[in-house]
Amino acid sequence: MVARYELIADELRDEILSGAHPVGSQLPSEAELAGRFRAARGTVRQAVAVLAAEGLVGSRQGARRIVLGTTRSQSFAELHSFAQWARSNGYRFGGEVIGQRRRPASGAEAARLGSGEVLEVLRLRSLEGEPVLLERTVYAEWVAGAVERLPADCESVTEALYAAVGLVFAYGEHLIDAVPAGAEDARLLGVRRGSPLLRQRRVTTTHEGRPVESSDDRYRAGSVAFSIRNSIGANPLVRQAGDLRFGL
Amino acid sequence: MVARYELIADELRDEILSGAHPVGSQLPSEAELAGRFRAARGTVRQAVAVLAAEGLVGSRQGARRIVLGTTRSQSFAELHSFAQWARSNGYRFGGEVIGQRRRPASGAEAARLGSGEVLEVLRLRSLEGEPVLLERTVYAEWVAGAVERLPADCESVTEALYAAVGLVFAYGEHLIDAVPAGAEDARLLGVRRGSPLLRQRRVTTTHEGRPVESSDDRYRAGSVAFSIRNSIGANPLVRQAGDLRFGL
DNA sequence: TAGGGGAACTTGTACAAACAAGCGAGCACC
DNA sequence: GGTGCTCGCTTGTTTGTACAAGTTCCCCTA
Repeated sequence: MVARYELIADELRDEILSGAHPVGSQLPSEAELAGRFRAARGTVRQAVAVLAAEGLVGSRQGARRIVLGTTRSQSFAELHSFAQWARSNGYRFGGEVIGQRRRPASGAEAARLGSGEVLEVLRLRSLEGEPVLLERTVYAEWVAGAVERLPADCESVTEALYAAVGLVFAYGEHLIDAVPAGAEDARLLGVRRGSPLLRQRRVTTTHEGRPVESSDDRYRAGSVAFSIRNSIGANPLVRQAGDLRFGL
Repeated sequence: MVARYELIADELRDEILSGAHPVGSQLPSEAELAGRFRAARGTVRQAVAVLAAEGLVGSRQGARRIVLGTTRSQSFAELHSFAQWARSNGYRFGGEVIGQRRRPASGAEAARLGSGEVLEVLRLRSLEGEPVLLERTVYAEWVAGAVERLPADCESVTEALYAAVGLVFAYGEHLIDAVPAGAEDARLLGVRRGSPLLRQRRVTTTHEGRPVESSDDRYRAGSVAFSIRNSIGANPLVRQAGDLRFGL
């Protein structure tokens, strides 16, 4: 059962992406939309709130909503899963496990994952045939077994874990910065030591807030960028000084 | 006039940050909160939606909301304005204009800013006495005059432009990646050529969707990181392949 | 012609009510 | 003892109404 406001949001989004509402133009008023879709104004408001969250439209009290852009911010899955992102954008991609081992958790890891022993996995991912991403992921003990049973060339770990044990990655915290490539980074990604890498460190949890994994992902410079669209009053991205929280 | 749901959100946020609702615990149900605050359930829902957008709590149908963390994602202003971010985090900071000049817009700039002539400004920003950020900003013609009238050591361009001409930066699109330092970057930031920099390119517009500026900001590695907390179904950050859109 | 006032329009906030859908605990049955 | 089911609780969706607050634009006046 899909919600009504989702359907309305889908239709309006299609209209924006197709150019029926060009960038900079005004959207119809809530009252007009309510009439057109035969829905209550509250339902229409929920629909346009979806579009606002995607960065497609902006609004301010008293004035009609305006179209801000046509590039849609996409799903959590695409930020979380390299495979889902690459696939939904039509890229050729691959990946393989370079190494994995169980070991005792460090103090910081134990605090982040709530787990005494962890499974550390090193994965190399490629895009359009080029190696672009090196993932150093640490899994909590309670998922380690399921991860170990995955094939080494598993395309999407996220999807495989969902299929195998019903595990859903629901929340994530991400820290993005730039670091020089170390010796191992350089060798596996095919760049010079010290060259720039885009680093994304993250901790992911289940619906219940239970930590699943902590990861240090490094992208070759020029291969991938993160994009965000924000507006006054609502945005989730923040600067942070230095290397405070993850304490690596 | 502050909205009721904002007040409720503030109170709940304080309770979370103070530890009254520890990470991983359940929030009271909407019905309980509605009773406690003598508000309708819809109003309470708006309040917790604020907290969810800040990444503090998560929710799923049928189960009580849970507390996810205590670090709050903050305002648009803090992402947009280095000064406002630094100040609200209690850092010492400074900045000065290294150079500025008017010139014809390039094709890409004309498309982004809708302006034939532009004002290019090079600013160096420091944090805790260290140079950390080099801003190369291109302003649309219609704000160029106001920007030129600002003092060279202006602390916050955003605030100064609001005070001077009532200009409000309302929407922004940001692209984040890593690049090697060029000769000028290296000299001004005090790092070696080719060392990693965290780059944030952005285009900012007014409430009406009118482009104001386009900027290429480069942070010294290790000085600043971007942080995001997201959840399934709602997040605005996206990966992008290569250097497609900004075409620099 | 320039400016002020105001009316109409539009989005934001708040309340109330009802039903749908998912979760979790406890109970009965095998 | 374990399995499955039901029931109550909780969040999600939708409608309707009313008023508040900000914007836009026209008209009237000086």
